[in-house]
Amino acid sequence: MIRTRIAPSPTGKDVHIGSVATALMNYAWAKKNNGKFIIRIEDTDQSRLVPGGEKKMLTTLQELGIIADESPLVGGPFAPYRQSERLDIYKKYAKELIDKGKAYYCTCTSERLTEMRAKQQAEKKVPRYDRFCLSQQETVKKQIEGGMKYVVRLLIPETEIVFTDLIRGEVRFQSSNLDDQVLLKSDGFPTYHLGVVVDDHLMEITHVMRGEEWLPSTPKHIILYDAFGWDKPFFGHVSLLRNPDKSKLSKRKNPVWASEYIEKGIFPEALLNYLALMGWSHPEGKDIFDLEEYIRVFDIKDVQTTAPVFDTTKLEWMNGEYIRQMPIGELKNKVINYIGEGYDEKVIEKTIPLVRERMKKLSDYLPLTEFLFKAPNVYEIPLEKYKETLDKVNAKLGLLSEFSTLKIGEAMVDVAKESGLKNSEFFQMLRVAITGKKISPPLNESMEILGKEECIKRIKAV
RNA sequence: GUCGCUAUAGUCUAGAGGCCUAGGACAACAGAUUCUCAUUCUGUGAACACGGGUUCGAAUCCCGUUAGCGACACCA
Repeated sequence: MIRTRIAPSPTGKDVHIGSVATALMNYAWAKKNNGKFIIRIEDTDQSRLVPGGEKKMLTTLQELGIIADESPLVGGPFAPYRQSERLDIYKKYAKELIDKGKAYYCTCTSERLTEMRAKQQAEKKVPRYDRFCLSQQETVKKQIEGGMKYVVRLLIPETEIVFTDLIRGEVRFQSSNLDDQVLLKSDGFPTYHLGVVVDDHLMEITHVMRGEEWLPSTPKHIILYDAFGWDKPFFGHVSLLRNPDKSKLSKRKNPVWASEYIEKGIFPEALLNYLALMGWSHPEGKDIFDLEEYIRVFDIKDVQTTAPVFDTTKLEWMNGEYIRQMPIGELKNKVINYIGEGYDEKVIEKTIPLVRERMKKLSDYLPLTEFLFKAPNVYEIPLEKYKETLDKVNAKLGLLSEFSTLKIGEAMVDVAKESGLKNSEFFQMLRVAITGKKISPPLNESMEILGKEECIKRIKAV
């Protein structure tokens, strides 16, 4: 059975948009193959933990519709799914490696390591652990028995590592470029490298699809799998999302937390749809499609290797498409949900058809319709010189027995004619009198929604 | 610096040797519709990083250069 996973670290306040992209791909690949999608929390760096980050990231993923079959939230056959709760497991496997001669203890202080690296750098060498402790393991073991802090290091063998990346094809590394990686830290926590390999193996992960930043550590992982004598999963490395200036997507230049997009009124479906198109394209060239369709047509082999720029303009366009395709009732509910209490639901219902082709995201609703809930107190153009015409407007409005879009329209065209103003000037003036703004949803419809009395009142107030 | 990944318009991409005088989408611009804006429709400009090979033929294969990105921690 195919089992995929994402293994995020709760070191931010929410799930990173790039993690959502890889999560989506992993999720789709599992679902497509009737497999399982797992979320495992890699919280092994105690110093970088952000309080509440894990919970937020888990709930956001759920809101987006990426539902894990196994996770810290729902549990599963390989629980626990949080690395901080699996410490004994890593210790056991680290010990196994030592016994096999594939790893060794190291008691070097950080001072010595820093000094060593500085020296190596001064000599223009690649900084790498000098295996000082390897040469005297017996002494080191005695130090440890005496209570000295220690780490466990992987003994990198002299070899060439070749593997076939699902997305990039064959990749080669010389192990001589690799450092004797720390596997178990002195605080008893594993490093990422030990943690992923042990857990991916134990949790029977078949496809490891993760960000490109992990490509250079994959050889270390392969060495670890071989040291344990375990079967390796397939590896696939997806390109990192970029800022418009091509640098790695960062919160300084873009919102990076998934919930920030939801808070702006981007739909989860639209966000996923857009993310799916980063580094992949629909076989029929479609731009708009839902999760179900994505799962159906997605294939790892179609994933592209170039790193895409995350373009919020196109995301917003896409969200606008979702808004325009959505049934009125559904959009109404989403708007109500988004803007919260304090607005007349009947008015909202009437405005939806007026504004939905003007909205790109839910946060556009209120600025567009504010005037329906509150009379304007500033006018974008001065209206003094139109007082007389406006009186005529009011007189005419007062005569209308049926206050409908159609009747209002007819009446206003009449007044425009009588006033001698050009239609464009007349309607702009009237628009500003009613809404305060030069740009607004259709005027006659808006006036109908406001009602006769309110319109007359607003015109008088000018 | 070392190792690795990548390279089609401003952006996302199609393209797996002849179907490419390079296709689609967003954005831009122009026009039509319209009392504004938006929607919708029509149209325009815009790209194979560079240099060498291989081949009858290269955006597509190979090599090099350049550029961008990533990794070189007791962070993930």
